[in-house]
Amino acid sequence: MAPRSKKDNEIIKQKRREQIIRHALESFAKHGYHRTSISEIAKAAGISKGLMYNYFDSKEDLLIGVLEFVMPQAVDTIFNSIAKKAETLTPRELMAFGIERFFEVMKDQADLWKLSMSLAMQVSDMPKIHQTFVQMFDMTFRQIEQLLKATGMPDASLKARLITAQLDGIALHYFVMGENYDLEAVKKAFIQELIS
Amino acid sequence: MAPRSKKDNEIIKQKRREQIIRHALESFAKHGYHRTSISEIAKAAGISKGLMYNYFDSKEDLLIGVLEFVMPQAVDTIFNSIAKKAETLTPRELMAFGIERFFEVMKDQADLWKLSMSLAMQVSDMPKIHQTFVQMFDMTFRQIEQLLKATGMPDASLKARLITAQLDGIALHYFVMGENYDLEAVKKAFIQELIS
Amino acid sequence: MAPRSKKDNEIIKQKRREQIIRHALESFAKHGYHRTSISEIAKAAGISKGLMYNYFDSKEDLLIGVLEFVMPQAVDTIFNSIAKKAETLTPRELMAFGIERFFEVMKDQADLWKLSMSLAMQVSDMPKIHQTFVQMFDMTFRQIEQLLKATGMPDASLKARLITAQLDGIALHYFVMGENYDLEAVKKAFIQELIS
Amino acid sequence: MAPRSKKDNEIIKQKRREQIIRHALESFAKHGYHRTSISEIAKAAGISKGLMYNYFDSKEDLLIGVLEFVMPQAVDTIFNSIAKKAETLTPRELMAFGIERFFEVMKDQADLWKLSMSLAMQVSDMPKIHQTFVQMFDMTFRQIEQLLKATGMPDASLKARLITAQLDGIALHYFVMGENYDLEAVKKAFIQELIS
DNA sequence: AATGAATGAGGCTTCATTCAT
DNA sequence: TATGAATGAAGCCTCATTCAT
Repeated sequence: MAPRSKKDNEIIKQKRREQIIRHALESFAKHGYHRTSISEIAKAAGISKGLMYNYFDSKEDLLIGVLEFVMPQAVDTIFNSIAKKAETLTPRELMAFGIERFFEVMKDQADLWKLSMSLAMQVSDMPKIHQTFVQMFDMTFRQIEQLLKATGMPDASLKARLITAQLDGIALHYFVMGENYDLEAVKKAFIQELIS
Repeated sequence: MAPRSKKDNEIIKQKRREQIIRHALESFAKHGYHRTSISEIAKAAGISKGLMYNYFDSKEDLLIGVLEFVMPQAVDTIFNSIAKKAETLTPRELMAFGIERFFEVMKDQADLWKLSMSLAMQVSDMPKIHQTFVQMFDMTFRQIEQLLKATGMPDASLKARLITAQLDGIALHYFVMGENYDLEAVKKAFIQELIS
Repeated sequence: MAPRSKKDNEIIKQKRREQIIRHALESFAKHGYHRTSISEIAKAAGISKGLMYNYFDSKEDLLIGVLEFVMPQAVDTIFNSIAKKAETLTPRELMAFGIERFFEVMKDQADLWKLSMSLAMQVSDMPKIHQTFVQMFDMTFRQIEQLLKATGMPDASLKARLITAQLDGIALHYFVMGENYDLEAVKKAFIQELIS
Repeated sequence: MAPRSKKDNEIIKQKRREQIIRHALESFAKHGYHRTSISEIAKAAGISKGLMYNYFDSKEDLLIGVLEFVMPQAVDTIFNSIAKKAETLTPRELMAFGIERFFEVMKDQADLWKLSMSLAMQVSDMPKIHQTFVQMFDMTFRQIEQLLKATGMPDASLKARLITAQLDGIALHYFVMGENYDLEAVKKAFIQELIS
């Protein structure tokens, strides 16, 4: 019998990759990169340890795979939904909407976000991952900058950095303090300050 | 030779603890908690591995010790220097001074700061460490709040959270992006916005 | 389309075997038996890993295949070229010519030769391979013996062993010492001693 | 209680090292370097796997340790016994005696010798081990050269290489062919040729 | 005949922790 | 109090081999 067609194999491989990535993300996010073993991920994904290495060269490579798969998604989730509303809302309304989305995503994907922040602080010996982060931050800055420019704000570039910093800082505090942090009040204050 | 009194022993023990903590901090900060081995720290501290366990029950316990020792210090470094100037400067000048200090410390102690942020994001299985962080953030909020109140700012509590978030966010971005981040420009913009 | 006849298939199979063997030899010789993986060989030979197992039962079986294929060839390379000259040269000239050939082949096929020697020293758990080596050495002894007899040398059998040992020993030293070994000088001395 | 004195520890360490080396040598010699696992050696030596790494940085480092420990011994075994007789025997008698010793050692330490030869042929990616071999061969050449010079032989340097090659070649053949090789006859012929 | 995804055993190595001294 | 030899579990990774397709 003929072997599986190449196309079939491609599909299988792609699916497996995603399957592995999804479980890896879950474990990494829940317990941290270092505390998670390849074994765990393999078991969670229902495959053998060895097979992992058909898809990723090393644990670090897997981490890169996870980040590259998931981070653009997270960023896009916010900015796509903004883009969709772009024509029906004024720039100011768009900002407000975007911020709401930010807080939603932050809560929904807290684990991923925490993992990212944690990693971002310890990538000095993982250059490839470092690059991934730099790019992602840069992208975010630029997206926010665009939004601000549309509202006619001067110094949009710097302002974008300040705002992004504030948002990330709020996320940071929220992740650490959890219930002790009155996220709603902060959010409200943030929006008011921004719009006024 | 007379045996050392119990009190002497206590003092010696305390000193040794600090000595270990200092070296542990250095290694943790430089290479990360997981990448640092007990052996390394013991060697750096000039004692044997075995002796470590007279002072700390486990590696994690050592980490707690480090954080409890070092984090209040780091916060104090900033607020003490503010306190010293409290009488000679106006509240606004004090704010400006405090911010300058913040940025200095951030750069000087980048490694410690990164370590803290990184840990703060993955403490879910380490309740004691978690508590340490919550307290430290809380303390910071309150200190900033005091400063703001002195300038007559309304809503000082919320405002303190926003400002702290912004500062921490800037630190986060700076740590990730390094040379690609124009810290000076951001700092300037931050101060201007705050004071205007 | 008519199905390929059984004979055709045999031929194809034989060719493929050789193709695999050739690539296996190259890899084994270059990196050593243990450092070479089946994957590598399969890729080099342009076939799938699975297909390898239609031709060889195991990696060790492949090694046997390689040696059985290649060692008689290596020996023949020398003695055939001697045989061709047999009628035009005196026995002494023939010896000299053979020795030149030996050194040429030794340099050209250093990797194969090293592999063989290395394996020859650790075949105790591989009886089939061991046999292959014994036969090959034996054949070599006899060939040299013939050459010597033709020159009228007494005790040709023992003398053949001594000369072969010397040649193999020189090869051994040359392989180990590389640039630090003055092969040309040794060769010259060897020839002179032999002829004088 | 006081810890073991430093001297005690040194002694313990030295003993363990030798203990490990001895068992490693045995396993390496019997099954070859690659076929021998650290586990095996540890078990044979009656210690835990982990402890191996207190004494050797890696498997390769262990191999180096083995070779450096054992090879000078093997060489010395021959040349020391020669040195002892140096004053009571004529140079020629000394040569003959040395050759006898060589053949004895070759038979007694066949496994070590085989291991060495096998490794010597595949050290291209182990530079440190390669160096060890180069040095050892060099040393042997020079020792033989001295012996020859004492007999007034001209061209002692080249002659030493030829003789060593012959001896090593004989060893090679003997190791491969075993019972099929008439070592005694070859030895006799070798000596006769040398002395005549 | 042919593929390569999948397995699983085993290899090397690290390291927190213990314990005899 | 102090040492560091020793342990053992666990981690990452490789690879010969099998098997569904």
